[in-house]
Amino acid sequence: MEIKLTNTMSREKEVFQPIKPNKVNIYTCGLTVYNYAHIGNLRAYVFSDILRRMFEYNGFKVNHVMNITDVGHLTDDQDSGEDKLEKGARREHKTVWEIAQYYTDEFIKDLNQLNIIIPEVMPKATDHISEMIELIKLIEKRGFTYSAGGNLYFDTTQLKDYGKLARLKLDAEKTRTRVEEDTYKKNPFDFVLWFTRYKYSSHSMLWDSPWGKGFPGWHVECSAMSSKYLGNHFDIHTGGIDHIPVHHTNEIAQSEVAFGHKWVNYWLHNDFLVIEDNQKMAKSKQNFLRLQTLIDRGFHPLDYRYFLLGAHYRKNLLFSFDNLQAAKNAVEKLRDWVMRLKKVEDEPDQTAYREYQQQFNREINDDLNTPRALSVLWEVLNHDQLSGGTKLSLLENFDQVLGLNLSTGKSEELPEQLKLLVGNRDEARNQKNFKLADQLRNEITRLGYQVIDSPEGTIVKKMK
RNA sequence: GGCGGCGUAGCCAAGUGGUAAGGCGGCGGUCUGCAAAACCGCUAUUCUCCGGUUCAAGUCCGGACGCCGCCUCCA
Repeated sequence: MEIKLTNTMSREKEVFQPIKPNKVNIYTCGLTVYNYAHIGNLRAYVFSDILRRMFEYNGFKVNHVMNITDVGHLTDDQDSGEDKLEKGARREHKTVWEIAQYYTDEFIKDLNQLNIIIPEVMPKATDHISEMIELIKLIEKRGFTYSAGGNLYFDTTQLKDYGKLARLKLDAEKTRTRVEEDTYKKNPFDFVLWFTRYKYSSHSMLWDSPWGKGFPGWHVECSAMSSKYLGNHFDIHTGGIDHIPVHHTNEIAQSEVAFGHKWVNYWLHNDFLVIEDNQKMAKSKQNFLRLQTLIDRGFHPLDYRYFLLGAHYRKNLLFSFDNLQAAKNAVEKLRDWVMRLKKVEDEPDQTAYREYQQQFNREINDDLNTPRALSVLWEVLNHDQLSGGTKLSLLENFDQVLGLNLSTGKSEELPEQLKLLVGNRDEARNQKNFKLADQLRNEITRLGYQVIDSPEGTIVKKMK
């Protein structure tokens, strides 16, 4: 079945053609680990997870790489978040390295909780300094660099198609920068490949290089690490929409100069999660919500995953706790469906199964249309002609992509004591001894469980 | 100033030329010993507004208004 993806390079939905049949190489720009990931950041990773699951659903072998940026912007004094980190590090008597490790661990914890399949490779920037140096040497050899004021810059004026991804207008006159210009740059679009000039004398992440002791520019890491693990030409590169004009633009410039050919076939970008006034979530704006914040408020991480799936990845999504509650209610209903469906045992109807499976497949292959895919799921469940077995097997099939753990989530065994109480209550009800039945129900409730008398039998649910 | 995007019901949100998916919420009903759940029905004559193209427009074109993002680290 055809797979269509919106390629930022062409701004169009294109039919996906892999470089190697049935194989796909994906690179995702990961997190900069100087703070917790906020739920907006996490949207990007649920998106890349849906992408990889979609490919697997279509029978592809996926090789997914997601980097961990643990160097590169840590000394940028324009980042107000940085200062807090430095202070925090000092207060906690930790090194930058320890801080990076801590937030990396927290990040991976978030990924796991969101049921995101951990990428095959999660390379750390600091483990790949030599690869970056080699890459910069290649760029230098081709004559696209210059050094000034202690830093080595990439000379964008020499690259005729610089800015093609973002369709930048390279008229320096019209480019107004909102911050003080780096006076060493020959052109405002030029960027640093290697720093030896830095603001904080206490900076501890330093490496020797042909250009002096220092550290790499941010963009280099993605070029160096992706080529190491995916080759010099690979299928898909993903990231947030904010990366288009600078980060990805510069990655392309460096890589295509270094390798001398086209670098990435498809560029996919997710839009932002926004809050109340349609504003983007940002640490500087005090509207920074973590996954843990949601959990503390009584939500399950997968409630948030469902919430994200309800909107298309290329559109703004408005977050609010009311909206998250709506998602939570929907997930709850889905889990109830599963419990009921598991009580009936019948063979799936192959014709109907195939029909809906194809429909779901079409939606997910159409630029990852998860809202449509979810509506197929609801359509299946609400269908009054489909057998329970058909519904359950379709639901389990769809969940391979949705990743909501619908069928496995709450199958834990009930405590013996509870089973006994439930059994006794059923017995009492059969004998119309409702007084005893209610008494037993009260006991069950006290143990934190809810009894539901469904037509398919008694269902016991743990209460939250 | 440049670039990009958005404006669909009470809320979230699909739909990019053929007559408004889905979820949440709400209302009414059925069922049930009760409760809950479940089930059934209803919940946008209309897609910010104004023009235009077309047999036909949330959907294309032009304009207005409103909102957001990027151009600085950023998912």
